[in-house]
Amino acid sequence: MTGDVSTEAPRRRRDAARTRQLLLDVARARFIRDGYAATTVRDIADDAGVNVALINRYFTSKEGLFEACLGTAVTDIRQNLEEMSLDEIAARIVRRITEPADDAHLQDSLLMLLRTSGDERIDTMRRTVLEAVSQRLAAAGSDSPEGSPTREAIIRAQVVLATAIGITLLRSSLRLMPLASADERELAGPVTDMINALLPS
Amino acid sequence: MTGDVSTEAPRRRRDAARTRQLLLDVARARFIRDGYAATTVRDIADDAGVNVALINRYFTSKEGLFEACLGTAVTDIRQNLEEMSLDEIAARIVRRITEPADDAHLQDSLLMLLRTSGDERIDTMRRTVLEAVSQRLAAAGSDSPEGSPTREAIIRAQVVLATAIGITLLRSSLRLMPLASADERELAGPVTDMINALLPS
DNA sequence: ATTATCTATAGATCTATAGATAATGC
DNA sequence: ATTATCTATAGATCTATAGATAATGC
Repeated sequence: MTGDVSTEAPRRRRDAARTRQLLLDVARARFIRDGYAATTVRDIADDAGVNVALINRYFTSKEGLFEACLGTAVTDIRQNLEEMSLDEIAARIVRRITEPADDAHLQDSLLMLLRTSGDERIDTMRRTVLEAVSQRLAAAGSDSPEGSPTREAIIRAQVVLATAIGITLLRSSLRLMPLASADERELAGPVTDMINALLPS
Repeated sequence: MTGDVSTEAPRRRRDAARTRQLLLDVARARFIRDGYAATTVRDIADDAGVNVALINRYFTSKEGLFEACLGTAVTDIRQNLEEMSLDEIAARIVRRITEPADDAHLQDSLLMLLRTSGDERIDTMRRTVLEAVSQRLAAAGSDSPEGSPTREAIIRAQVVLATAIGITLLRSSLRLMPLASADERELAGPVTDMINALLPS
């Protein structure tokens, strides 16, 4: 009966930064799963095990919290994009799409990007990121190394992006079988076939 | 100054069936655009130009209305599927995906299928339809005419479905350029390439 | 007379905030 | 003393329903 045997909450030390981050994490998960309108700030606070008022303290409003979540998603996607060696984009996409749901950070970011709070500015933000991603994708598949890709190349890249988003959606959100249960080995074939058909490397 | 010059609402004759259908139509549009939680019954009633109470009268509850909308979406998709001559599935998909946003009934139905009200039963409903669609799609691409398709064939069919959903999402909901502005002629190439790569016909 | 439509309102949330409490660091 | 966290509550919706009104069909 000494010390930490209890299954109760760890009762952490007071730490504003930590609590802020915790709110971000659980909010992100809620927004992804239930959408903006359907999740209440109380849901989020309860998930984090703190009082609702802290959301307004740290993020001003529910929408401020949403923007913060979207911000980390955008950063995530941008980073993944920068890290990509252009040659192995296809392989990366497969790996990212199929990586186990646990640490599926990029999937989450993609799904987060599909969520809307009804705010105009956020729509623009979302579009900007997706356009940047497809530009980059198109440039990777293009023959002209630095010249801006053709309209057709960008459209093809966006079809690839659409597939990535569609697969992620059907797997994680809708859990459509057998797609949702397919592992990396099973998905590699179809997805590389698709990418090869669309992006002339 | 005679007769119908006014720009006011036409002030239709009382007609329960017509009003019911009108509510279904505007609700469907709202649910697709804003999602279930974000649209209020008052929004819908205002769109239809009738009183809120009629929603409960004709559909019992907001969720009843949502289910009715989803029902028509499912019927739509099923019908489109039955009508399909197996040979021209690819061509049909292209045509359906790219058809102008105005009478884009199938697109709407696909998007409607992605919406959730948080109800468990509806999730099942959704999954059932999507599984039926991909079964059919897989059977169409399969060599064995009537034998049940292999797991791999179904996964490939679901990747095709994912692309259709992803493209529809990026075009109509997010309006991602230039994909959103691409016409049938521009999309035919990429999409048929993709389908040919995935469904061995 | 029937019934499509509307009025009025109850009851349940939900977000946001002002101010109280209590844990931390000096 | 500072500030992370909570209490209490205002004010704004939102869904649902009971019952009133008024347009239609016989």
